[in-house]
Order: sequence, then structure tokens, then C-alpha cells
Amino acid sequence: MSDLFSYSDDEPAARPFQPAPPAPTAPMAPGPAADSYLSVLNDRQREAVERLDGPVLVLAGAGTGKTRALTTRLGHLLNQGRARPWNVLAVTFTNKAAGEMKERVAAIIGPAAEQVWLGTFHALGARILRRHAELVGLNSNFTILDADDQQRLVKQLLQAEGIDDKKWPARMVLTVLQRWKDRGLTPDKVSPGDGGDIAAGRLHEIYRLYQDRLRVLNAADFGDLLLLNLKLFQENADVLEKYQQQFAYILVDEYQDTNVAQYLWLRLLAQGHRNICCVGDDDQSIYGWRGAEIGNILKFEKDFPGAAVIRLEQNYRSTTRILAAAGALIAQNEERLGKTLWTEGDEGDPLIVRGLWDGEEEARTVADEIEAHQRRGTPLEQIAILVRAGFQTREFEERFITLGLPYRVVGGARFYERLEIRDAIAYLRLIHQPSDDLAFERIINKPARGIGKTTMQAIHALARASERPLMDCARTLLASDELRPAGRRALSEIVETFARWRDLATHMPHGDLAATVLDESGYTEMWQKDKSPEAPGRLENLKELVSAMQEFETLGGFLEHISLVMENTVASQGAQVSLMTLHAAKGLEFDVVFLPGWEEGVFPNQRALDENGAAGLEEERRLAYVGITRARRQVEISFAANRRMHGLWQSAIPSRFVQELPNEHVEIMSESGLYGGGRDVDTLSGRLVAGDLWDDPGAGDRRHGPGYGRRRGRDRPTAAPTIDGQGYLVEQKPSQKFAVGDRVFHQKFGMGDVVAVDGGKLDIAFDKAGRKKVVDSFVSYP
DNA sequence: GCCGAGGTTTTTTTT
DNA sequence: AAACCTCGGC
Repeated sequence: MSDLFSYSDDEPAARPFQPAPPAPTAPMAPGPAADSYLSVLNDRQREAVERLDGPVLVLAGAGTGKTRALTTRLGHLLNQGRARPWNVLAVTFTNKAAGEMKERVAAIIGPAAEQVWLGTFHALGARILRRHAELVGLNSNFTILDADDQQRLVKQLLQAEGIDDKKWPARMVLTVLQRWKDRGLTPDKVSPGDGGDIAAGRLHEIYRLYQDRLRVLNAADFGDLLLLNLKLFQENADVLEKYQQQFAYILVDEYQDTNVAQYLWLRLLAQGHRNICCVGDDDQSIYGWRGAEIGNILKFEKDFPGAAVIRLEQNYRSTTRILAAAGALIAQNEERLGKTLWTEGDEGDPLIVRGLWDGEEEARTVADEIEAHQRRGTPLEQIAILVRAGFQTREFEERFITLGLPYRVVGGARFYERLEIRDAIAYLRLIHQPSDDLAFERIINKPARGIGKTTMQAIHALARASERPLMDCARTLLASDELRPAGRRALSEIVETFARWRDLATHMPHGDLAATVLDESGYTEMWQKDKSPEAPGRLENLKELVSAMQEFETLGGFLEHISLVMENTVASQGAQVSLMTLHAAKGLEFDVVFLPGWEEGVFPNQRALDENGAAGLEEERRLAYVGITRARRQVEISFAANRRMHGLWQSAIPSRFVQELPNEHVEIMSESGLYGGGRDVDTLSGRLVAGDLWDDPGAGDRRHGPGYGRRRGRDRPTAAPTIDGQGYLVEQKPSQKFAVGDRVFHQKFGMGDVVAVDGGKLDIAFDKAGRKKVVDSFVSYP
């Protein structure tokens, strides 16, 4: 019996898609309008656009015009009259991608683009769910919980169940729950043993409690938006059929990032017309940690027999050397469909790889290089620094601030995640949806209005006993004699005020409502009285929130926006260098890309390696591939020999990815001694030589001297670094063996005693620098 | 219920 | 090193 609701890893779907119907008999006659947008496409892209029927997989390498093909396809099928806008489902992963697509489609077909079901998986899932919420036990005004809400909720559950939330942090518990949801597993599909010993071996129980709690709160988390769609479709054949009929054409962007739940959702919806077109690049699958199933794209042809597979391999972005380097790197991965990018463009410059002494020097060097690029005419907004993890931006920011170099951090702390904004939203949520206990708890006594522990305990006790929302219980308690007069008065006042606001919400524009609420609640006043330096900024943010609300038709619409979109509202002003994580950079391109922090443990990230082994390494490598392929003209990679992490110095060795780059496309600029740590350069397998400026590791202050920042190409000083393509592949000499108690010398930290030995890593108590962990090759006997 | 001292933990990536 | 948390004193 077929089971479209379940997923198997290695077998084709129980009831696979039928082969594509034969291509339309009458060839389409492209009108003049069609010509204009089709003529700019290459043959492959054009095929991806014109093959409208049956399942199609477009394997689109980086920079091959993937978005253009997808968007044009959407415009084309509407333009051809194949479907009405609302018969098309177009799914993306990010709101940004959705917005871009909407814009481009509008350019082809005009305002009708608005009618297309175009959005992220989550936004579309929510849209469908709101229409049928009652069928899955929710009210249509359900709240979408954000990460913070979820975590608080799990923490409460753990504590209520007497599970040590130190040993099993809510964060960790939630991650596993989310992975289950990503895989389409509802509590009934999870066995008691599946959680391992997490949450004292009671994770499945916690999962069930968590879901129960969400129902009571009339809330859904991100995973539920998909999961409840599946439940809805599974239990209501008529609803499913309606959508299957409606969506005559389905388009999916970034297919390599879909998780199992999303895959099942698509597979169900595609059953109606079987016109599904997925665009993706297995080499850019970098969301495995979020449940993305690279297998979805790898087995597309099995799932959709007869699927047309179209490869887009002509790259319009990068130089041949960048493509060659990226290609050689990614070729080390086993799990891939295989693509070879090519370009008609220039050869370009080699990639630059720099070994530097420490993180500070790395930041200094990158900043100087950026200024050099700027002088040579590259605008700042065409330069990006891409890091593995968010915290790595800090060193660069500090350097840029001292230099006065304008920069922006993309995807950092988000507007809607700020404390004051979350508080303000909690007020609005509670007005919109009185059973939102998380919002209730957040603001019922903020600002302090005399609702203390005792009152809250009474409310909680009743809520637990009656399984009713806190706001309800508060009201019940007010009608009883349970509360002490002081608490009662305070509670009564705020509860009544909320009732009044709720009434106000029905006739007042919600922007005004928000202003009124913030004012009357005393929330604004609380920050006005606050003397902390952040307070004025917070008030600014609140004002911004109120004005942002004006753009929305309804309060519900606004709340949906903030739960799902959550994008940074900071508009980029003027020319700025971009600073972001590799993940955030996907889909973007820049003339010049800096890739710092290429050290083992940092990139590839140690935890990715520890937790996911070979698969983790491959994902890290794909991340490197994404990074390199962001660049049009120039890539500058760097690694530091020493880095301060968590307050202590750590030594590191260059990332294995450095060595995986092809010699002929790489130019090495390393400080002498960096690889070997005090060892003579001659002991390296080649001639890794640095310029004279770099020979003295203590020359920190001289590094801004003449000649700095122009060590490439024609500008290179005559006594310049000799770059031998074979040179940098460092043969680590067998490490010298050190023993506990040895007296040793380190270039930066001076003399010290070995306290512990762990393989190649030494724990050393330095006389001056304190205790550090250091790789043994940086240490020698005095 | 608020504040500060002291101790601990942090850093993977995000719809 | 900085941010976060917890606990004890007011």
C-alpha cells in the first residue's frame, strides 16, 4: 500500500511519480514578449524554462543563473497561459529569495504576480494552516513561537518534570525535538528509546508534553508549520485534494536544503499535476544541521522517474582560476552528483592564501588589503568578509572602527530579537491571542506593577489544575477570594486594561494601538526612567516598531510578519564592506571575497567534525566551496597561527582546505616560520618564503610601513616573496616529543613548563603569559 | 523584589 | 574577555 506520508532513505517512494507526460504536442509559439526574456538565456537555461511539464530537476551550479532561470520559468508559464497565478506554488527558503522572485516575476507578468503562491516553506505552511487551523486543533489566530519562546517552554517543562536542565539544557533538548520535526516525526512516531539519554531518557515524553502545551497555548513552532500541514493533509483527504488540484505547477528553489517534512509536503502537493520543478545544487547543501536532507536531491531521479535533469554549468560570475580552485576543492567530496563549472570569462588572478601570526594581525591585514582594493577602484560594497561563525566578525569590526572603515554586519542581532521589541510584541500578542501564556509571563509584571511571586504562583497553580490559559485563570482568581488585596488590585487593573485594549484593537489602527499600549502600560516610561546607556536606543527601537506596524493591514498580519520574516531592518547606507557568515552569504556575490579563519577546528569547525564525522567534513567543505564561489574576481584566504578563544591563547594549524586548493591557482604569502613554528624554512617541502617585512614576528608596529598592503602582482617588491606553487604543502616533521615537566620556549609566550601532554597539544605554564594550550610544533627546547 | 558579587560558560551555522 | 547566571544581602 502506498504511503505518501512516510519517508525512506534509500528506496524510491512507495508510489513514485509517474513518468512525465509527453512534451506538449503543439510547440509553443513564443510571442515577441516571450522572446525578450527568453533570448537572454543560454540553451540550458532555456530548457529549464521551457520544459514545463512533468518533474524537472535543475542542477544549477554557483553563479549559473539559477534564480534567473527559475524566475523566468515562473513568468513564462504564466505568460503562456499555462496556469493562473494562484495555480502556481513557488517555494523558497528565505524571505529575501521570495521577495526577489516576486519582484522579477512582476517585471515579466505585472501585478498578477501578487497572486502567485510564492513564499518560504514556513510562510506558505502558515498560510494554509490558518485556513484550516481548527482541523488540527488550533484556532486560526494561533501564535508562531520563536526560538526564545520555544526554549523557555522547554525549560519550564524540564523543570516541571524534575529533569536537570543543567545537564540537559533546554537548547539541546529543543534541537533534538526540532530534528524530529524536520524528519516529519510526530510524538506517536517516536519511540521511548529514540532520544537516547537526553532529558534523563525521557525525551519522547517531553516531546509529547511540549506538543500538548503548544495546543493549549494555541501556538505552533516553526517545525509545526510543516508538520501540521502534513497532519492536515493526512487526515483530511478533501483538503489535500483541493490544494493538489489548485497547484498545477510547483517550483522549488534551493532544493538541496529541503528537510524530510518539506519533501513530504512537496510530494503530497505535487500529486495532483506532477509538474514539479526543483532547482538546487548539491554542492551548496550547507544546512544539514538544520535537518536538510541532501539525499532529497541525490535521489530525485529515483523519486520522480522520468524526471528531466538539466545541468546549468556555465558560470557567469567568477574567473577561471576561482572556479578551478573551487572545483578542485569540492571534488574531494564523495557524496555528490558531479558538475563542472566553466566560464568564458577571464583567467583572473590566483587566490591568495596568507598565514598570519594571530587574529589581530589577520584583521589588520584584511583591513589594509581592503583599503588597497579600494584605492585600486573596487567599491566597498563589492567587498565581503565571510566567516565560519558569527563571533568571528568581532575582530574585524574592532579594526574597522579604529580605521573608520565603513562596514555592515549582515544577519547579526535582528531587530525583532531585541529585548524591548520582544516585550512590546508580547503585549500585542496577548491582545491578539489571550491564551498566549508565554507573552503573559513575559510582560504581566513588566514594568513592575506589583504582581509578584505569590500572585503568579496562584495563577500558575490554577492554570496547571484546569489546563487553561493564564489570562483566563487570572480572571477566575479575581472573581474569587484567593488573592491578597494588594496583588488582587494590581492584577485586576492590568487584566481590565487588557480587556480595554482588546476592545480598542477592533476599531483603532494598530499602529496607534501599539503606541497607546506602550504608553498606558508604562512600558515606555520604564525606559525613559532607565539610566542605562542602552535606554535611549531602546526607545528609538520602540518608535521604529510602531512606525513599521503602519505598513500592515491587520495586527495579525503584522505579527505573522515578525514571526516569519524577522529580517534586519537596518538599511544599508552608502558604501560599506559586508561582514557575514558563510551561511548568510549563500546566493550573494562580490568582486572581492576574504575568507579568514581557515584553521583546523575553526574551519572546518571542530564540532561539525565531532558530531557528524565524514558527512560533517563534507558539509564544511561545501561551505568552503560556497565561500570561494561568491567571488567574481578575487579570493583572499587567511589563517592565523594563534588565536585567543574564551580568553586563552590557542595555537592552530592551517585548515586542511588550504592544502586541498590546487597549487597552480594559489599564491602563498606567509610569514616565515609560521608553518614550522621556529623551524627553519628549509625544512618545509618547498620554498615557503615571505617578504622581508615579515621575517621578524615581533615587528608588529612596522607592519604599517611602506610597502605594506601591496604585495601582489606588479606591485610586489623586488625582493619579494618567492612563490613556488609546490611550496606550501607543508610536511609536518614528526613532532618533537615533549614530556611533562620539560622546560620549553615559545616565540610569543616565552619560557614555560610543560604541565600536560595530549598528543600534539601541550598544556604549558608560561612564566609570563600564564597557562596556555599550544601545539607542540610551536615550541622548542631553549 | 532588586541589586551586586562571584562564579560559570561561551562559539556553528538559521527558517 | 565578555556575557550570563545564581545566589545572598538589602
